[in-house]
Amino acid sequence: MPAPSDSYHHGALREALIEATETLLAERGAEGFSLREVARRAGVSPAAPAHHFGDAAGLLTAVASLGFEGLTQVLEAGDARGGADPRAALQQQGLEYVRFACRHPGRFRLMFRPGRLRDDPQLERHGRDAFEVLARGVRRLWQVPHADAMTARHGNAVIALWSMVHGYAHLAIAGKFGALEAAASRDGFIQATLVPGLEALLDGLLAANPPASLSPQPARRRRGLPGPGAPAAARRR
Amino acid sequence: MPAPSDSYHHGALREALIEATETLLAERGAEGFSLREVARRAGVSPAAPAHHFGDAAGLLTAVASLGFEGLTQVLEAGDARGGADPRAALQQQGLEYVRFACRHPGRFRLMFRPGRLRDDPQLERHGRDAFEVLARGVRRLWQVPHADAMTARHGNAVIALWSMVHGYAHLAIAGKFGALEAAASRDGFIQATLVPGLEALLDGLLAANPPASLSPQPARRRRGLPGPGAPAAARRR
DNA sequence: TGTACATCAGTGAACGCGCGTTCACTGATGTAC
DNA sequence: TGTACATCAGTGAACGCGCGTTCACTGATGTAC
Repeated sequence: MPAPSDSYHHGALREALIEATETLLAERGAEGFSLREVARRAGVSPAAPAHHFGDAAGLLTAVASLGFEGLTQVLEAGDARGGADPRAALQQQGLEYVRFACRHPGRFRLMFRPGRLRDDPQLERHGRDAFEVLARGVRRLWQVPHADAMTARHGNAVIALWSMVHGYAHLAIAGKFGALEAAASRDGFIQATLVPGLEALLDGLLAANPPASLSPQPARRRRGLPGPGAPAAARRR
Repeated sequence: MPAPSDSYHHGALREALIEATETLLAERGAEGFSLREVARRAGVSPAAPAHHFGDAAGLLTAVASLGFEGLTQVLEAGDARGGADPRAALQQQGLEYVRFACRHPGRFRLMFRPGRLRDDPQLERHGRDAFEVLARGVRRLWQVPHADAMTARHGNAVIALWSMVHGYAHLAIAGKFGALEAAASRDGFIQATLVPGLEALLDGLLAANPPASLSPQPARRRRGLPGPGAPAAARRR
């Protein structure tokens, strides 16, 4: 890789512009983004970005796309950390989702506001990839073999989990959790307030729709009484 | 009230500006808002808004504040529709929250993005008012007499419910639920996909933390077996 | 009922600004022979 | 190894634009007497 020198050619301008955009988004959000400011920060003329990204929407789209790639990575890392337990894996995914948003609020908002983005197949693909990590986690929990075998209930479970972490993330970066800013450990606060909700949601979802292996007494369930293996209490620590 | 005539004085410019802002937000979002465009739409000179709102942030703050008032109203209406059943009341609140966001996406996003808003006591008060409707609903479910008597668990329940509807709302207006746009009845889609999640969450929250009246057998619960009155199954229809 | 006057509400021209994008250009790099 | 040349990457001046805000102003309204 050519060293970014003080020569006429920057050498790694594309990366530098993306990085400058990230910082600018972090500082001022998507509202405060401007192509000229990014060029300024990269120490380059205002016309330079056009060379690599066409226009402002192109640069933002690239950043959003990379954002989804990064999100996919941390979700997968969280999933892996959950190990063999699909519940734990989903919880870790949820935590990572929220941490990602808190670490990169501007980028996170950008990724989910199509206004300033271009229609781009790569962006869509990376968005779907991130979503698929969650969907796979849900499938694992209910032992659904492939995406085609998902029922509306599974779909609703995905929506519910996604909504919860997405909403938590948005509220957190909007400053709606006053105690978050004041907390000694922000990550501690997140865990203490997000995990109980995820636990409860997973409890409820599993109770309403027990996976085959967890419901050896369908007759009792039909009468409305959870069996001894009912997840609500059994899994609570 | 003076009739909005074609005379020199508009008569109801304040209201007209707010209305124009609402439409503009609906059309272009907070990104596309501009004071001049609002003035143009209200058929008034660009300097006129300053007279009523000081500056752009003042106008947006007023709109956001009214937005929270409106949100409070629909939440209360939903709560009332739930009648004596605190679960139903919370569900209806959740539905109203999401409907509000879908009806006024620009306004909704504005309300939760402090970037363009002014620090304003009235805005904060109206925001807290809306939040309090939800908190009251949760207190009713657990029969908590006043706000001071809420435990961390109650607080986490509020966070979980709020996160779920807030996240659902954001994802819906970001176009992330592809099937929403295509649905014959958008409200039908919302109900079919949001309510199961809310049900499951409430089930799980109640199972983890049963209200006094619903848990006559604490001994069994301590062994990890929900009693016959366990909410997860008992309340499912 | 009429008049003087203070107050209010909106005008419209002007300001300076930062923006995205364009354009002809030029300096550096790499490749063919 | 050297030279010619095509290609690439960035320049910097310029464009036109819409913006928020200011200012001295003026038309309408309402109140005191």
